[in-house]
Amino acid sequence: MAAQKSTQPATGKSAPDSTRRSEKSRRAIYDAALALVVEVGYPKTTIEGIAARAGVGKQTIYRWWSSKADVLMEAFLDLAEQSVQEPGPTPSAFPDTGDIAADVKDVLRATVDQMNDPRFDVPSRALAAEGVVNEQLGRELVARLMQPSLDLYIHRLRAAQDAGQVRADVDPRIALEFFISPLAQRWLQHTGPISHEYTDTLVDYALHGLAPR
Amino acid sequence: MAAQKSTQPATGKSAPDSTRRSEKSRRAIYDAALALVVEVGYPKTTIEGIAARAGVGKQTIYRWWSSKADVLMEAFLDLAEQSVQEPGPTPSAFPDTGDIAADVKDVLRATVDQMNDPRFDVPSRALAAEGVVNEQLGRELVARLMQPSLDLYIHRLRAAQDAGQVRADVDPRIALEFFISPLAQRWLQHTGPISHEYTDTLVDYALHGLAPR
Amino acid sequence: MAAQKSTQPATGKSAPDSTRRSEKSRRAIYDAALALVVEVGYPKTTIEGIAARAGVGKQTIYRWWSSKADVLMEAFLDLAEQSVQEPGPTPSAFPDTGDIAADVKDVLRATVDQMNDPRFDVPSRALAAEGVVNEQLGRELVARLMQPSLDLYIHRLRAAQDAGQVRADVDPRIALEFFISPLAQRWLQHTGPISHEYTDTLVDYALHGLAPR
Amino acid sequence: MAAQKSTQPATGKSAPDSTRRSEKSRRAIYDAALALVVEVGYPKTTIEGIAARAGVGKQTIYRWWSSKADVLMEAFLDLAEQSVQEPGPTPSAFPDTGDIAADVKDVLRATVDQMNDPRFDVPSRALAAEGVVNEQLGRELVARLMQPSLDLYIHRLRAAQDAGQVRADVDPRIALEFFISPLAQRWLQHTGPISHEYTDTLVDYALHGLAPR
DNA sequence: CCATAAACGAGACGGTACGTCTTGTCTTTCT
DNA sequence: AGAAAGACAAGACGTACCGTCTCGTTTATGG
Repeated sequence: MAAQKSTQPATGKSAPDSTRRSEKSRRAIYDAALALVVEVGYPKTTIEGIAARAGVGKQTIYRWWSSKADVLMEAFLDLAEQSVQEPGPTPSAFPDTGDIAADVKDVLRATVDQMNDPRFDVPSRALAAEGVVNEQLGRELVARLMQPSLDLYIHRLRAAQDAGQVRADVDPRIALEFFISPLAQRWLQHTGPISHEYTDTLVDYALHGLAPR
Repeated sequence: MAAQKSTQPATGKSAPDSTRRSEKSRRAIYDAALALVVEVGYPKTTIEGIAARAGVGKQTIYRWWSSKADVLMEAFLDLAEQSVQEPGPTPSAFPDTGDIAADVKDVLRATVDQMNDPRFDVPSRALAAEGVVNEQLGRELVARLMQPSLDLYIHRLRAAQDAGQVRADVDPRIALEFFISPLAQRWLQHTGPISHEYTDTLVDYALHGLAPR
Repeated sequence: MAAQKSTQPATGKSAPDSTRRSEKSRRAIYDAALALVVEVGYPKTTIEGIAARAGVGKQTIYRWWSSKADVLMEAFLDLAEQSVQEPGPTPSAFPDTGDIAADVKDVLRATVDQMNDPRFDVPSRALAAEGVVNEQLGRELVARLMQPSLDLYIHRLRAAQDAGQVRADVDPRIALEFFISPLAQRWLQHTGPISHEYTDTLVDYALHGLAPR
Repeated sequence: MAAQKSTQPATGKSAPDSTRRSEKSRRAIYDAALALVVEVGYPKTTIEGIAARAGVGKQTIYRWWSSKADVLMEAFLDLAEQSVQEPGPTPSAFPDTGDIAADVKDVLRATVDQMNDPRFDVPSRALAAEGVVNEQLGRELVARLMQPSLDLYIHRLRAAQDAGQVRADVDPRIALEFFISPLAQRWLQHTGPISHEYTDTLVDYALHGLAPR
C-alpha cells in the first residue's frame, strides 16, 4: 500500500526518508506490540503503551505506520519471517509423502498446535478481528499472511489430482476450504473444540464425502 | 447489604428493577445502535452517540447493558426475532423436500443473500469481530445467535441420514461445517467471493467427497 | 416568599398540603443533612445522599425544599431553635450587668466557643459560603439566622448609650460591627486565629478608639 | 517510580514540564474563566465550559490546575497583576498625606468602588465563598490575594503610630480589621449597604472609639 | 368504617459535568 | 533530519447527581 517507489511525490507533507530509519526502534516497537497484545489483549494495547514500552516517541510510530492494527500486522509478519529462518521442519514446505490424507492431517495437526500457543493465538486473533471489520486491512492480511499457506495447499492438492487421489474436476481453491475453514471457524468463533481427532475427521469426511458411496 | 427479597445474588450495587424499565427507551436504543453501526461503522459507534441518537441518557444504557457489544447483540437479536414474525417463508424452518442437496443449496443461497444485505452484514460483522477477541461475548453470540440455525442443519442432516442420503456414521455437527464454515470464512475474512454458484459447489463437493469414487 | 395564605392560587402544579406532611420524614431529613455536612462536608453532601440516609424518597425533599442550601438552612434553624429550649443560660438573652465592655466580652467569648464546635462550624460555614454567592439565600440567612442576634446587640448598645457608656451620636448598627465583623472575618476567611484574648482586645480597641486620647 | 532527575518529589504521575507550557492556552483559559464567572456565575461555570470557550482541551486545564477554584484564583491574581502595571494611581501604594483618617478613608472609598464593579465583585465573591468552605484554598487566597493589601495597611498604621496619630500600644494587625472587616462582611454577607459615607463613618468610629472621651 | 386522595419510598429517566484516557498532531530539544 | 519527549485539541469513557416523572404503598381524614 502506498508504494513509495523512489523520489517521493510531493504530497505536501514530505514522506519520511526510509533510508534513515532506525532499525533499533523498529525492532523495539515490534517486540513491545506483540508483548502487549499477549499480556493485556488487543483492545487495551494502545499506541501510547507501545511507544512507552519500546522507549520510543509516539511520533516514531505514527511516522511509519498508519494504525495500531498496521503495527501489529507488520510485527506479526516479522515474527513469522523470523520463525521461518529457524532450524527444524520448515513450515513453508508442505509434506508430500504421496498420501494426501496423511499429509493434510499432518499439517492440520501442526495448525491446531499453533492455535493453542498464546504467542500465536492472541495476536492473530486480534488481527483477524480487525480484518473482519476493516476490509482493507482484511484483504492485506489475507494477501500477506494467509495466501502463502493457502498456496501450499493448492500446490499439494494439484499434486494429489495428478496422482489420482483427488478428482480432477475439483477446484483446489475450494477444496482446501474443507480443511481450513471449519477449523478456522471453530478457532475464531469458539463454535467448537479443536483437536487432532477433529481435524483428522475433517480430512476423512472431506475426501470421501458425506453421502454413502 | 440491604434485604434481598428472593432471586438474584446481592451484587453490592442493587440491580435495576426490570419491571419498571422503559420499553420506549429500549426500542429507541436498539434502533439507534443498529442505524449507527450501519452508517458509521462499529468502531465509530459510541455509547454517547447511541444515547444521543436515541434521545436517552447514557446511564439508561449503562443501567441495562454492560458494553457497546452487549447493546448491539441484543439489538441484533431483537431484529432477528422481529423478522421471524414477519410474513413470508419462516427462516426458522429448514426445507425438507426429501432432497438434502437441494434443500441445503436453498438455505445457503438465502444465507448468501443475507450476507449481501448491509443491514445484516455490518452489525453481524461487528459482533463477530468482537466475539473473536472477547471469548465470553463470542460464546454468547454462538449460543444465542448461531446455535438455533445450526440446530436446524443438524435436524435436517439427521433426517437425511434416516433417508439414507447421508452416511449414518457421520457426525452432523461436523458435517454442517462443510456447508457453513467455508462460506463464513469467505464472508468474514474476505478470502474469496461468495455467490450462489459457490455455495452450490460446496454442497456438491461436500456430499460426494474430493476423492474419486 | 410565595406566601401561601389559604386556598392556593391555581398555579398548574398544585402546591403540597402541608397539613399532611410527615413530621418523621422532616426530622430524618434535618438529621441526615446536618450529619452529612459535618461528616463529608457541604460540597459532597448531595440531595440523593440526604434522602438515602434519611430513608426518604428524593421527591419528598424536592416537594418541600427548593435546594440543598434550603434544606440545610432549615435544618440549622431547627437546630438553633432546639438549643434555645435547652436548659442553661438562654443564648437569646444578652447580659446586662451595667458594664457594656464586660457584657460584650462575655457574649463574644461564647461566640468564639461556638465557632470552635464543629457541629456549629461546619454547617454555618457552608451556609455562609452559599450566601456569599447566592444573594437571595444570603439575605434570608441574614434575616432568619443573624438578625435576631444582631438585634440583641443593638438593644444592649442602646442601653449603654442611655447609661452614658457609649456615645449618643453613634449608630448601634454600625457599632456592633466592630465587635462582630472582625471576628466573623477571621473565622470565615481564616485571616487570623480567634481566641478570648482576641475578642477582649477587640472590645477595648473599639470602645476607646485607636487614636490617643 | 521512573527516574526523577533532580528537584521535585516523585509523585507517581510525573509532573508536567512547565517550560513547554503554552502561554497562549494559559491566557485563553484565564480570559474564559473570568468571563464565564461574570456571565453565568460561579456554580454554572464548569471546567468543560472554560475549556470550550478557551478553545482548549480539558486535559490542558487538568494538567496545570487542580480545580475550578484553582483556575479562577490564578486568573484573578493574573488580572490583579495586570492592573498593577496599568497607568494611573498604583493600587499597591498606600497614600500617606500625614493624615491617617483621610488616607484610610481614601483607600476604603476605592475599595467600595471596586466592590461595586461586577468584574471584580463576581469572581472575588466566588473565590471567597470557596475559601470559606475549603480551608486550604482559603489560606492560599489570604496569602496571595489579601495579604499584600493588608501589609500596606499595617505599614501605614505603623507610620501613624510613629506620628502619634495612633496609640503605640495598638496592634496594627488588629486595628486594620476595624476598617476592613465591617466592610467585608457587609459586602460578602449582604448584611448592609456599602457606601463612601459608611466607610468614612467606620474610620471615625474606629479612631475615636465608641465610648465618650 | 370504609373510600379516596395526598404524601410517601423507591427508583428509572433525560441530562450535564465530572475527571481520566487515548488519539493523532505539533513543537522543542538532542543527537 | 530522525528521534525521544511530551504538550496540545479533541472527544469518548464510565460515574455521580441533578431535578422530573412514574410507580405501588401507607396514612389520615371526611363522607
